[in-house]
Amino acid sequence: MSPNAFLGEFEQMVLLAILKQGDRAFALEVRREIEDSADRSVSRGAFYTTLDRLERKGMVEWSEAEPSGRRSGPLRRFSVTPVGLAALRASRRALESLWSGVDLFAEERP
Amino acid sequence: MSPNAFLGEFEQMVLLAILKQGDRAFALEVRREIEDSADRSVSRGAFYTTLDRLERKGMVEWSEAEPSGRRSGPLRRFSVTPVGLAALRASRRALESLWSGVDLFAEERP
DNA sequence: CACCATCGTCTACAATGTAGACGCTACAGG
DNA sequence: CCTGTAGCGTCTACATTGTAGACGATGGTG
Repeated sequence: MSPNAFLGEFEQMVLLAILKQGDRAFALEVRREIEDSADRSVSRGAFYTTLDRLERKGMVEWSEAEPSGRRSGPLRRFSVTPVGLAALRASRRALESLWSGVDLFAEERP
Repeated sequence: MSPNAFLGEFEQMVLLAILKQGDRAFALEVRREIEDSADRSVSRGAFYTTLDRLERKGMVEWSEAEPSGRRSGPLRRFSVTPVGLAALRASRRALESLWSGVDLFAEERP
């Protein structure tokens, strides 16, 4: 709604993972990136649902890529839009501002 | 459910804000910290609901503090538990790993 | 041709985010 | 004393986001 609507954590991860893949990423690559970084599994449902919602908000877009000899049907390549980039920056700024001054590892004494 | 359940973004902010306030924080201070850092308003409802859920997950705890001459009734002081600290660290690690290598400001050309 | 694998869609439900109405206690003014 | 005002926390209700798994389509393989 508002221009600075916040991103959910998983939305952030998806956006970031696309960016890391070079901004013309294949689904499998993106999914893998998230799983590696966050060390957890990402179901297809969770992944595509989030992508759809991000698209409806104008933060990602995609294009079909002909499989050209590959297996299966339509392959997509995903990109983050300027709107998505802006949202990412806003989220990061907010969290970083809170993180600054907090030394999480200093508290590590049970 | 799983030991490394992820925190929502707002939950993260609340936890971090308590920590920043010195781990024995008053509600008003915490709320203010978030509003300042994230540059948005935080309603009482949103705030306390999140605190309750965090408590149910064992990530924050609180104690009453006598107002001793102050106004109003029971005042609470909030602290983040070791469980909360661990969750914070996990979230941070995941996001940071995704952020690394992505230069958000380099993409800033419309 | 039957069968398997991969990619994306859809449905459904759980968890989180958020607002605002309520109720209580204390203090200020009349 | 009674009433108004204000701060703190509770509760209800609903919107948004997170997540899984069933389903369907397409192309390759034996």
